[in-house]
Amino acid sequence: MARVGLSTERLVRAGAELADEVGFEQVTVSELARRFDVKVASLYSHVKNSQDLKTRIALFALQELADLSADAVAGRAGKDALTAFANVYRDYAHAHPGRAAAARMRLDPETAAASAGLRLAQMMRAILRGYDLPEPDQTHAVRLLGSTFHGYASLEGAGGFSHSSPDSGESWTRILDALDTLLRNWPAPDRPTG
Amino acid sequence: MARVGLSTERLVRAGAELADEVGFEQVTVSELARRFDVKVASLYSHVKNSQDLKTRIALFALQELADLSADAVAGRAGKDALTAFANVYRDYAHAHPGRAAAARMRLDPETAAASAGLRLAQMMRAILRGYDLPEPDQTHAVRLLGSTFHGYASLEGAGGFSHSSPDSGESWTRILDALDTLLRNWPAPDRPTG
DNA sequence: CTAGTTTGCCTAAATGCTTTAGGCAAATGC
DNA sequence: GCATTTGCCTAAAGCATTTAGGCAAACTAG
Repeated sequence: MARVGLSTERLVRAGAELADEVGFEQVTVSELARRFDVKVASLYSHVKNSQDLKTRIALFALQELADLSADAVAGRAGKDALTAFANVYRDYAHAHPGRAAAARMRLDPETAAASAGLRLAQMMRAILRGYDLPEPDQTHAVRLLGSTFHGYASLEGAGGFSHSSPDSGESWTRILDALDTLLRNWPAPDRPTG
Repeated sequence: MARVGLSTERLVRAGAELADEVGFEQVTVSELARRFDVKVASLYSHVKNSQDLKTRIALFALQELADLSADAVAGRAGKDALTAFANVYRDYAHAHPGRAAAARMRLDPETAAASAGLRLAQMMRAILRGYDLPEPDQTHAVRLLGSTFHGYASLEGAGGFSHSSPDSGESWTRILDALDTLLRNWPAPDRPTG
């Protein structure tokens, strides 16, 4: 029978597109097989199982994100860098909602450690160097930014901000302003307002 | 045959516990039936389908969260209220990871509008009144806080902060400090650093 | 260019979750 | 007590996952 030319690479790319169309949760080995007009079992030579497929899509998305971010941040510093980095994240989530959801998928620690997620974290730290935060505050700030970007993309993707004003894009801009302000005025450990 | 005494209520509660044990994604009508030692089809008199079950668990979790939050915030204002509110959210996510994941589930707009999620949003606005932000900044701030809490709980639940120092709890405290500071110094729309 | 080997996609089959249709027995109400 | 409602059942179909084993197409020599 005619060979279609499957490969792990092609499956992952097609899986990423499928995720963008139908949602990451709905990505299924069966649907992917259908799109290649191939029997389901044939995919199992290229991916271990459904979980493996999804993990690979996640890693693929993280790599795309890291590449785009590296480009965007290059030659920028301070708020400029922060904004560029954050916008890559949000723009990617708009253009590729399924991949963005994949990038937020839970990975087991070793997989995560070997992923491009690490590069993203390092870029965030590089950006924060422009704000001159001592450790451990830098780590706290990394976690704040990660949580906020992650959460915003997630809520926006779920339609949380869609039917209300002001426009979500405006909130995004103002939130980035606010985070920049915050980083430039990072407070010392709590002392009740005196 | 002996009747077990199923009801939508009991199914939802058991579903919530199941979610905490095995993860919200892994909640399945079949597993729930097994736990009640009942045939799968029997559950379909009480919930419409699998999606319906999950939605009900989400609504249940949102209600628990809103009730706990209302208690925690009562009689507090300013940073005190903010901290109490945020801690309810995080503590709940620790005690009930599956329900917390359920609470983050995407709901269709009408369902969401009828959910206790609305009460949570209103509480957040009430807390923000203590910071005296004019609209639309209050809305931006609501979105920032929502994103950050949501994102932090999500990342922490996924183990994102578990094998690194400083302790996640410390970051949480410092992030709340930071957000309080930010709300008290909310920046006007961008004017490049002069 | 043919023979051997690898590899890609296939059929077949088991398992498990979802969902609907229709039945019988237990609980409820008069 | 009897009728009705209701709760849980059996049965069955549909679809996703996954493994085992087979055949033919595509590489690799000699």
